[in-house]
Amino acid sequence: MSDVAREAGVSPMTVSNAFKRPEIVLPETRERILSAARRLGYVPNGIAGMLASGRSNLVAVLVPSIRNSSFARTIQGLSDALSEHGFQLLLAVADTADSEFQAVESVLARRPAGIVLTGNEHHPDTVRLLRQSGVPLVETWILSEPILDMAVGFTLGDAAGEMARFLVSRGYRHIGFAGYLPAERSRFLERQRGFQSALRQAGLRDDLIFHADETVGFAGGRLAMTELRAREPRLDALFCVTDIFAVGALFECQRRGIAVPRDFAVAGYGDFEIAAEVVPGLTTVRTRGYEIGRAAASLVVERAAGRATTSRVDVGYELIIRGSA
Amino acid sequence: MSDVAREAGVSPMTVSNAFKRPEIVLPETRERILSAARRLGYVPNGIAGMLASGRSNLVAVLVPSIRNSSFARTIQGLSDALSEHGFQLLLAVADTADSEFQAVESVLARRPAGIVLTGNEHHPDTVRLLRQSGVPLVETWILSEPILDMAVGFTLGDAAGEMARFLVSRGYRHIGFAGYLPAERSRFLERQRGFQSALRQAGLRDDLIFHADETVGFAGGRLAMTELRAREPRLDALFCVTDIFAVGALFECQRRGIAVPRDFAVAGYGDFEIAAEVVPGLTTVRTRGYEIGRAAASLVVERAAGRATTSRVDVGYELIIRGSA
DNA sequence: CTGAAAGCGCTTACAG
DNA sequence: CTGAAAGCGCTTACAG
Repeated sequence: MSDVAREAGVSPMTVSNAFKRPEIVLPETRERILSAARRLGYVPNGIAGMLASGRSNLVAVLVPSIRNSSFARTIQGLSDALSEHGFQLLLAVADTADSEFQAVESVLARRPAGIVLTGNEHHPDTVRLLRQSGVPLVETWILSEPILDMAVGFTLGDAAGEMARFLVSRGYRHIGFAGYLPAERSRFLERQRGFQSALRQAGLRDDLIFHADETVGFAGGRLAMTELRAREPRLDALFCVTDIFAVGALFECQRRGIAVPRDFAVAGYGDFEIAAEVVPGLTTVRTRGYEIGRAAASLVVERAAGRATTSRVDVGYELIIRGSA
Repeated sequence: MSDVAREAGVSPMTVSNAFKRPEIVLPETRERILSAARRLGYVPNGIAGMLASGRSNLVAVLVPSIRNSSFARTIQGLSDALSEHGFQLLLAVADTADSEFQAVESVLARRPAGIVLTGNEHHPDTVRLLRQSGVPLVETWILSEPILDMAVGFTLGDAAGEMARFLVSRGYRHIGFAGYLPAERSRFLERQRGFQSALRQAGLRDDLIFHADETVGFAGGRLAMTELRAREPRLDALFCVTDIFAVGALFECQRRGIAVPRDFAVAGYGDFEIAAEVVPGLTTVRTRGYEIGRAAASLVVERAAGRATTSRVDVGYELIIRGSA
């Protein structure tokens, strides 16, 4: 910067002003500075700027996985919204309590303007670290307490309950559920509870539950069908916690020659791109991962700008009825 | 840090040493410092550290899209390898020349230890900026010149040619190609050229080419089938530049009642998870996106450590033969 | 509208 | 093994 100042014949702080507050610098001075900067190939050192100003234009996002379409959408939404506001995105993939703690620790060293987390279950040590940092926090994909600071999501259980009622309305009576492990995680459990209570209200069996590890993909649907049909031969529908399981279940029906939706219904969660393309089309809960990302970005940006904001955003969901149920 | 120093009764620089070079500090002094730090909830300010040391543990990655499984794998590989070395990942999604330039500019302000790019085609302005920054650069998913600095990938054309020869060997004679737009982009063109030259060598028609926008998903396969079958009713195979198109083509066959692989073959590129699950299983080129990410991370980390490294890494590919061809 | 001075929180030689 | 001093490249009040 001092090189630019010398080249333009002004002081360093006028150079700084020409970049940060152009309106307070005479147009001709500004022009001289900008052209000097261009000539020298000057790229401002943001590190120094942040240290001096105490402001940061970095937002960190912690996701359990990036391969999951839902989180990929959230990241895309964050990335789009943040770049519109001149913020950058620090990505940390952390799938265990330990790695989450480590990620938070190293992220905090960068003094980000905000941290976007997935879910509301974090190790007490992580929570302590997060809290005392004073950094704005957004938890995503969940809207139930405890919420650390701000949250963007929707009511997971409502969506699952609505889908269960829909399946019942279509005449299915032995409905299974394929969920994720660890089943106690609230992000997963809420869906299961919503499903079960809807079935109970309909006077139906609510214990046809199967759990697969989050690392399992399409195979989850196949495994669920095998196990649940063994437990209940009359099984006539399967609601999956993710479209991936659901599509896997559809493939399995195809292999076994089970007619969908006549003899068996499959419903998913997510409305990933494949849901509209698979044959038959997948009935599913459309979630708004992209909007979650954008909303989370907004909350952080608003907070960084010192503006008061809401701290809860419900992006909603939608039942999408296709051919599979 | 000065608080910690006071609390532990030492100077700030001993605190710094206790963290960065623990071996030169007396064990008992170190212990006193660490416990003081813990007591005060001290989190080192990495920003200040970077400014003072001129070293950065940040690596930026620029991808055209995060929804694409290939890039998601690369990012996962980068993330895993970088966190093992204490580096962090700055993610920028840029799908146009303009946004790439902007992303590079803002990334450079952070003085990263390296920048990982996708492909080898960048706007001249971007190249200039990149070059004069002196930051280590890794281009991924490509191994052909011009390469700015380092590259990790495999020979795209070889893989496509090999698949074309395989289809020919199975007896298919009117083989179409479904590629991405803009077709001139070398990352796309190399595959097409490899495919075409293999067909020509087999004495077959090489002009059954269809292009779809990169934003098109499964629909790409459907569109390719419709258009190419209109142009050549005897079309009996389709090689797709991505498994997504290929699976879309399989779904389309299912809808139209075309028997795969008896009457029609479909081959993909990527070996995404769905390739093994769809019915019939998809014959495809397995690429190593995760390894590309890990290798790119290694190159940057080695360079940051001042160690000499190779500047080209070929991670290879593999033909995976399943039921679709 | 422009500038001299202090300071952000570390690290880096260099002494002791 | 420990510390006083200078400096990384900016920004922030505060003068002029």
